[in-house]
Amino acid sequence: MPYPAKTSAEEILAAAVELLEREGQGGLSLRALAAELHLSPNALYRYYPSREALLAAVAVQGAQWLLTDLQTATGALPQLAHIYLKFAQERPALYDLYMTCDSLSAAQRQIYDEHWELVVGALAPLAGAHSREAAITLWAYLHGLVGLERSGVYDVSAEKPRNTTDFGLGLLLAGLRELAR
Amino acid sequence: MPYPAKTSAEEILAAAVELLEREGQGGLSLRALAAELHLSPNALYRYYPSREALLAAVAVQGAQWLLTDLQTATGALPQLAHIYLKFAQERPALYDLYMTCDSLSAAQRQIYDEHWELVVGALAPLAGAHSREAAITLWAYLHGLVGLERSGVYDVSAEKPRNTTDFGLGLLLAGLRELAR
DNA sequence: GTCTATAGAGCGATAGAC
DNA sequence: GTCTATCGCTCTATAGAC
Repeated sequence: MPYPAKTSAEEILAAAVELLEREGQGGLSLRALAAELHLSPNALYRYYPSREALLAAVAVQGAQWLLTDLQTATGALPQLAHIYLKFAQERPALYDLYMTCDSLSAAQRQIYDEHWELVVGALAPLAGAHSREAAITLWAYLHGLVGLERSGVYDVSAEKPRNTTDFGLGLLLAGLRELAR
Repeated sequence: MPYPAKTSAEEILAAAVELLEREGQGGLSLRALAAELHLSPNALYRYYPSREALLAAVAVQGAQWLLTDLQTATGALPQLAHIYLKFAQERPALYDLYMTCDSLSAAQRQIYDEHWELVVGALAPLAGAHSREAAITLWAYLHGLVGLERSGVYDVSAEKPRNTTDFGLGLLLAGLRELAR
């Protein structure tokens, strides 16, 4: 019965994403993934040479989705910010993997750069020559909000989360306006 | 030979901190820690009922050190920020554990609160009624910088890291000034 | 291309002797 | 209070049959 392929790289990747999001960072083991697909653990090695390679593929998939989401923004900064936060909130494990995966190939890093350029581009009209620094500030603020929320410091589902988020965004925008004067 | 104690809760805690910082989050296993102290693995159970309890103790130790560091600040915001970033940079695993440990007892949460009050207090003169939101913004910005730096997005050891860090801080302060007007 | 079987290593935690 | 021994579980990765 062996000849016909029972799976594919794409199917494995999709199942890996699903498992990662359901079980969290540590739950994505090759054994669990194989069980999910009704395969023996080592069948996966035909498609991905190692667990690390699979993780990298998952991270890139996540980064692509986030990039796609961000590209739907009209360019208004608050909208960009909310799309970013929404992604991190709804797909925490995928977001984490994207932000912490350090075994990406050079080709895979490209999405990272596109992401970066999008943020810098959105800030260019507001920050001019300082758009690089402003982009780091904005990105750090958003990334930090995600982390704080997970630590329980900042409860997004409490009182007026959006207002609190927007407050910080307002501070940054006000700061940029003053800088431009 | 057994009667005299060969170790103590304090010694174990100190060794755990040392091991955590040297080997990183995953390197702090009870076995490795026991080997470090020339003890059998299960000797540790006399002092800490579980690995989780030990981790919580380490997290609290880290939080206390950070709080002590922050309390040396005169109140100037940039100084507070740099002390915070310095701690996160020099003791990354300890900082991580503090920010992500979720098995703290109620008593242990107190340090968390003190930390929070210190940040809010430092911002009160600048943000007035909005010091809560401003504190979240500042904390998120700083926490995010730490994360971005680790992702390799923002290389602190490159060109003018301090300037970049201070740029964002400047934006926040400028925003607060405008808010006060 | 998938399988069974296994190597080789890690871990937290427990039982019971001394 | 510490020890040896061990349970029971996790994992990645490889070897070789079919």
